[in-house]
Amino acid sequence: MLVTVKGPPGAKVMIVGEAPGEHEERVGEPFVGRNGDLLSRMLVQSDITRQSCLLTNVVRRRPPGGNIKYYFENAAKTVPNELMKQELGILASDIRRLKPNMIIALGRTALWALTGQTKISECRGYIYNSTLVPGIKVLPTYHPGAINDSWEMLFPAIMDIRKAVANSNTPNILADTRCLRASPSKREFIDYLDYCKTKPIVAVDIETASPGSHIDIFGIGVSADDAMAFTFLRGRKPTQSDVRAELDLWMRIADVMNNVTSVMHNGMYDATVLMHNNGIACRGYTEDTMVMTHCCWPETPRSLAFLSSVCLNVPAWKHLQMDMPAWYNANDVANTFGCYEVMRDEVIEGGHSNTYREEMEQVEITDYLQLRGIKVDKERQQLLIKESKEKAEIAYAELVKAIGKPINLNSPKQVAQLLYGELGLPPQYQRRKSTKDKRTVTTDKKALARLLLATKNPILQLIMDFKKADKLIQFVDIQLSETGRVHTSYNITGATMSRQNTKAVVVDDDDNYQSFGRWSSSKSIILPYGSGNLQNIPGEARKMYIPDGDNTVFVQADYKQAEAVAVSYIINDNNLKRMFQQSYGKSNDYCTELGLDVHKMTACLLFGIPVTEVTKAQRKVGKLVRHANSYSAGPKVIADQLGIKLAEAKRFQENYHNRIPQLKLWYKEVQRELGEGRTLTNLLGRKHKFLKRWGDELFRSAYSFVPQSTVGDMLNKALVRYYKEFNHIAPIALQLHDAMYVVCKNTPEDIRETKYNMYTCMAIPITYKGETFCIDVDFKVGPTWGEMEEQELGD
DNA sequence: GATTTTACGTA
DNA sequence: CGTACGTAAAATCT
Repeated sequence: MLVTVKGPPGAKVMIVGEAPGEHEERVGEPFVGRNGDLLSRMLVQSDITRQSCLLTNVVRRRPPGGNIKYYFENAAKTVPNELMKQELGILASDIRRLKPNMIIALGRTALWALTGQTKISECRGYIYNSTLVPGIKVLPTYHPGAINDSWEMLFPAIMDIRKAVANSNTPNILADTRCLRASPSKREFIDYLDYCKTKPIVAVDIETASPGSHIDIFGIGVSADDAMAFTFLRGRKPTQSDVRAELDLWMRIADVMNNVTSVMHNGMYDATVLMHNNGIACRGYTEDTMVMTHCCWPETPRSLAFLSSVCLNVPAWKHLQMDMPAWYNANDVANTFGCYEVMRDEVIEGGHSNTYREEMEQVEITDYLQLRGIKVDKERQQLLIKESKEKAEIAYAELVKAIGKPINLNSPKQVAQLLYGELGLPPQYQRRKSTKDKRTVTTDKKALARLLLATKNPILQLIMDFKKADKLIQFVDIQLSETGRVHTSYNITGATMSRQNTKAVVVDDDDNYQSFGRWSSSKSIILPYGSGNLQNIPGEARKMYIPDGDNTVFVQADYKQAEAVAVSYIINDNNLKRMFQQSYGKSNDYCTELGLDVHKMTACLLFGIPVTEVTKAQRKVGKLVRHANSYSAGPKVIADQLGIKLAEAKRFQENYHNRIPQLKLWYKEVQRELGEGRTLTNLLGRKHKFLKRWGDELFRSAYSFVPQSTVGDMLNKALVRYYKEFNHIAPIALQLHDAMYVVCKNTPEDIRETKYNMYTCMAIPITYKGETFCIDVDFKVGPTWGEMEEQELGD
């Protein structure tokens, strides 16, 4: 059955999907069924009713199997076949006849049909002139079908529909009346910099060329529609032939960056480059639109293109990056300013001011840590490389001897063929999201361990040995800087480059990221030495990292049982609270003697015995059950890890909940809070709006949010305090989520003083429901990062 | 050549 | 139904 356009003639908004589904075809109406229901809900949230819109699809008939490829000549779906051409003609005549003011294109096919564009994630949220019927506005967004699969697309899609509705009242495609200058003369640029000095705040953005992160374009603007981009390098060639003239420009830029408040989008990168390459300190840089977005909407993408699509009504510009870089940069600047004006209010109204200020205070530390880097002991490095290569080679040689042929053990395909094909071992499968998904085999570590346990086949041990050594090589066989250091970029908001093959990476241009409120660590673009992420170095590889300077040591301070303490107060577990109070500030020996240990306490509850009688094995059970529970893992995890029956694991878990009924009450409370505004607040006032689909996955991440982010925020707060007060005495070297490392002179006096300084900064009292508590701090000291020993505060 | 999948290290 | 992150190599798609 043909499904044709439906809706009132004279409607301002037309909504175009891809093709009718099974249900639509049966009923003969577009957008009925699951996707139609979602569309209706989205429209309601955008203050427009479904009845007031024209609804249709690009094609009127459902393709076989629902696969739109049927209508195309090529797999890339860019060349239409005769059938599609016919359908496009009918769609065009429908549009001309009904004259909608605005077309919402849902999904890739509608986008392509109406504008010729193909990348929905890049085009969505921006208004295009239709190529199918020129003069008609098109605003693309995600198809409800895609949103039903990937729920994170819902928020932008609703924002897009709102924008489309708002723009359906304007007569034509709006002219761009902004004043953006991409090729000013030197004189004009100098005048503009002077003009900037009279303004309370300016927006700034730089473009850089890799390698070396040399600044080729500097852009600055005074409002959302007034910006200028000055080109310093065209390709590799300087635009200023006179070196002194160029230096004069940089001095003037430095003057502005020092004395005028500035806003940037991910200025952590820009500020670090300006400091590293040009010696310019950005003292005025106190506002950042990416940090604002992180505080307000921690689960949305944070690229400027996304933010602008949601906050502003400007034309798309990201596609101009290659061909018109200066024009692109001027747009970046103006749109950063525009987003700043919107987000400034959003920060205040959403109650994020405090969180935002605290995150901005961390900016200077991340700049500092990136440029400082960590020293590597080259001899130790060579030794580790040699050892791990030998281990890998030995394991590989024995394996080849055993199976009689070479194999690439890094190829999951070849390993699977070996294990499940030639050796005929029982296939191990990946866990599926739903039982409807197809089963795929896996050869990962867990699978190998399970197979080894079951079959005792020595080949499995060899594969595991090889993989372990081979993985370690990745961490130790790394390139060092000329001064023998590695560098990392700490990301407060978690901005990162996720595309490994992209050469010219733009660091503030990444989507697809969800932040959990902790810093992340990734490869520094400015100083690309080391394995990149410094937060996942294995213990063995840590042995080559050393403190710089003669006769120095690392001092580590980390929060002790931090999340367990937080949870005990949140759920009001009096037993545990009392235990933490008794052990606070006491030595580890003292705590062990009196059984002041959270896992022993858990074992007490599970086995119903006094704390002094808990055996090591029982403590292990206690630890695991608590652990599994705090991450809402199931009994299967416990059963697997302890090697016990599923029923027994279930009993443990039930027992646990019976003994601590507060936990389930708290779960209920969390769910209630989520239901009210989808927002939770941690113990330091950070709010997190959860956008996931309603269900267990959402609940699980919500349960862990409060304790996890509280501890992360505390550590970062302590880091800021320490940096301000004590960094000149013993400088910070590393941040590891709930631990900080500093470099200290190796004398008992210096170490003791440093420990006290760290403790002073980390002892942050938390008040929750009228009770105040602190989280205790543990210390370790050592000559390398991998060889550190526990010390007491007073030692 | 670009994108997706698989695997694995830390907290 | 453990989760969060970043990186590398292989597999797959165009």
